[in-house]
Amino acid sequence: MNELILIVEDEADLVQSLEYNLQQQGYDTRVALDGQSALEALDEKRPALVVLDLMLPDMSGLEVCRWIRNEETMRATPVLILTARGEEIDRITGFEAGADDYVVKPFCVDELMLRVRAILRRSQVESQELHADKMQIGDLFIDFAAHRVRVGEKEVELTPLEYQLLKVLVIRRGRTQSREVLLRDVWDIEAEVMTRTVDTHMQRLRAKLEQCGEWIATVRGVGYRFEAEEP
Amino acid sequence: MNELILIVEDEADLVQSLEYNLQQQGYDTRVALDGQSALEALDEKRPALVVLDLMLPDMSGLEVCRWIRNEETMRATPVLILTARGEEIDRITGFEAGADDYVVKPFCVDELMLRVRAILRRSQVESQELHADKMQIGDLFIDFAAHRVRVGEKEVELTPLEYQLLKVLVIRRGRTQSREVLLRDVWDIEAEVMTRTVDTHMQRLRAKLEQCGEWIATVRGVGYRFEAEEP
DNA sequence: CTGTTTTTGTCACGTTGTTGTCACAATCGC
DNA sequence: GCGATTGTGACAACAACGTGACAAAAACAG
Repeated sequence: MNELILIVEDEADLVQSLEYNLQQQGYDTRVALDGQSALEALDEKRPALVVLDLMLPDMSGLEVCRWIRNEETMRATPVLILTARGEEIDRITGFEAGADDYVVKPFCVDELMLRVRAILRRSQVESQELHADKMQIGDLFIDFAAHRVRVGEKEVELTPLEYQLLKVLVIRRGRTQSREVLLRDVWDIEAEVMTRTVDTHMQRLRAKLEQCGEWIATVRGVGYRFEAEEP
Repeated sequence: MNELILIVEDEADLVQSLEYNLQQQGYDTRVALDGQSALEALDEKRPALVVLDLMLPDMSGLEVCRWIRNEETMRATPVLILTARGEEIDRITGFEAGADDYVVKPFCVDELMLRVRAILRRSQVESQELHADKMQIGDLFIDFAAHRVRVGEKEVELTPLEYQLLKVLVIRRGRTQSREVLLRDVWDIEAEVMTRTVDTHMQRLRAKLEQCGEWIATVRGVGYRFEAEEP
């Protein structure tokens, strides 16, 4: 009952090498040679991670990635993209696909293994914190189970959106979240449009959190970050 | 599923020798006898490295090199130039062509093999560091995930541009970056114009990095370099 | 079903931070 | 020393962000 990794790749040699190494590391593997069978495999059993080649015989890996991101039950499944170098990295990790990481081909297998482990560790931490029913950061208390937030002794009334925004920031604290990522994961829209929506809500959230608002740092030109340590 | 190397060269003997040795080293090879077929080969499959003779029957190797550098998807592909002696080394490694390295003909094949390996290793290290979420060089700490920079215990506030500039320099540390390259990769402008922009921002970056500013070396007449070892 | 309240997206404006350019000083290589 | 190149500080144009206001949309209550 190990973690299952779905490999979507059509080069037989590479598939073999990946399967061998991943199984060596104690993961279960499943292979799909094209986009269509990838979707079928995903429908069948939800993997802990998808390793996805962008170049597939029948459809673009980007489409597969988008499909995963649009499927409610798959949304949280991390995706590691294999790509030839130069293939517009921004679009891969940014709004367009929403991959969690990528490796440039040709790559050494050890590097990929490191990346796989890093992603799974991260996603485990995130899902763990999601399932934790309580959390404290400084004066900020979040009760996920009860859907309640407290600053010091004072209960804070957050709107659903504000709560969601705080949750994403807090669970990923210490890592800067771009506006694109926030729009995707909180608002559920794929937009490159320049909108002040994120900023406005960030401002409201900051105001409601009072002294804890200072934990939210602005990263100019990029987005926002919930500090990992006392500001 | 080895790394593919494209050889662009018209001398049959040399081609044969190169192919043999490169395959011996475990690389896949593909040959183009002139510039036109080189471009076609590039369009077809992106190689991990291009070995390019400057003297071609139909067009100059420099043109091929420039084409690669102008193509969005090829930009990062390293190019190793073969040249008869004296052929304006500056223009080859400098802005005009943007080659990564060059070998003067006649050369010993072993040396070329060394260069090839060195270039490929470098480009792999680069792509690896591109995703690292943290990095330390002397007193300089860069947290890519958090988008933060620290010198010693002190947090340094960098503007988006300064951050980008530092990132490019650090990831390519040990190698001089010409102003043209920096303008292209940081500013995203193709300019042969003489501007003091790079210098000014380099100065600001140096000032903000305090003692770590000394890691940034000026290369007169060319550009700047982030030292690979303690200055 | 209707009126009320809450939530949310958008806008405009002011403020602050950022960046390109320039003039001039300092420095380097010869 | 001389010319070319780079460092440095000042500054104005510009872009990004914070903030408050407002109206549309959604949720809610009666």
